[in-house]
Amino acid sequence: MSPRKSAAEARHTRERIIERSVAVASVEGLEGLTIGRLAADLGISKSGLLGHFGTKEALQIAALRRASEIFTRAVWVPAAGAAPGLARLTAICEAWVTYLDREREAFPGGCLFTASAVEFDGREGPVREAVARLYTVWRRRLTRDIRAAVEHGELPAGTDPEQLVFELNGIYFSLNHAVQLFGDASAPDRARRALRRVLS
Amino acid sequence: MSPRKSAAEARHTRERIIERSVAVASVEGLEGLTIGRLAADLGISKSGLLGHFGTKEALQIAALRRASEIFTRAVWVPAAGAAPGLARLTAICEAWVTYLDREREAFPGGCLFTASAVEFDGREGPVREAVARLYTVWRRRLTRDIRAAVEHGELPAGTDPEQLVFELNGIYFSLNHAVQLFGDASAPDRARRALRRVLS
DNA sequence: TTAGAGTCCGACCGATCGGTCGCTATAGTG
DNA sequence: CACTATAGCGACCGATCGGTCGGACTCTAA
Repeated sequence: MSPRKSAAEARHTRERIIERSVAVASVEGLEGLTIGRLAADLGISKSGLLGHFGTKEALQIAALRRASEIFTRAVWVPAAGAAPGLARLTAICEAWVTYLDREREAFPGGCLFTASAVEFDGREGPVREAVARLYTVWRRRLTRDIRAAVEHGELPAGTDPEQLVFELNGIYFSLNHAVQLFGDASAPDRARRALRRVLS
Repeated sequence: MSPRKSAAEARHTRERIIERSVAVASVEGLEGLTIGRLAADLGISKSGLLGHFGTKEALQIAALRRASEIFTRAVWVPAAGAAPGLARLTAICEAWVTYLDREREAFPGGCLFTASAVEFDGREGPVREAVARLYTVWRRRLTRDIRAAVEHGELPAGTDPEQLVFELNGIYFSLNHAVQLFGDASAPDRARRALRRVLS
């Protein structure tokens, strides 16, 4: 029936699976992914799908890693060229605010990080650890620029980087919440206002 | 085998089911509730359990309502006696910070509201609507005291209540995140520091 | 040209899912 | 005391879950 595929086509199949997994997981959660439905959506067999990953858990982690790449490409990369310190920090934050809108196609159900963090923060296992690792990397990136901004005198000398990261994260959780649960169109501006206060 | 129960005992059974559902859902999510496992945990039959609610969805909503009662009793009630305005607002916020610790028995997996909001913000249906309604009520309560505080001159005249609610919510999302995913013991103090800045 | 690796399918597995049904035994009501 | 309402059970339902297995096929490297 369906023709067998070359290695290049196989890679393409894998991409399709991950892409769809990210989209589904952003709505239903990583635990809400099911091999059967996913295979049916993509018009392939369950075993063909699972052959690419071996395990549902491996698929979840692959989806998580992909979400991380999307996030990085949308929020971190565009700002990476700016000068370390407050300039780059504000560039990151602005990209972060528009990120949800820009990646609506990849994340129809909202940011997969936020969702996964809440979904797995009460469990154990490799997925939870993967989520925690990704957040740690992200916090480190923010911390670095905050520290640079303090050294350059762009932020008050007494600034506690960890505290600032705590507050920044909160603003984005709240943004995600307002957008996803209430469709609040004024939320991005609220987030910007909150950012201005925190970064001054 | 097991004796049939009187109406009073039936009510007690219902309580046990809901109590356990809240605890499980705080870890596994409302969608992670399963009738079979729940029944086995409680030593009753699936049909006996489902007879109290009729539907898994009804059970989810019952658990959500119970979580709301717990939240209200822990955060709202203790502060209800304080003077409307900043006094009550700060009393609420302090209770809110200690709420997670105090209700660790009921919510072993963290605040069920935060979890449910993220879990259902990409879906449709009665559960999502119930979650949204609960958040709307909560925001209204906060907004009322913020407005009173502004009228009493306890907060700057230009304060936008909705903006302040946005930022308060963010602080608590971040608190929940830091506690649940990283077990960060300094998170409550970070939250208090952030609150002090926002409410001054 | 041929052997091996890799892709994918279809059939199948035991377990579990949410939910239904008929029934028994009791509690509460008149 | 008789009647009804109901709490709870056990058996069962079709659907779906994650996952396995053997084979058909194709591509690639030797």
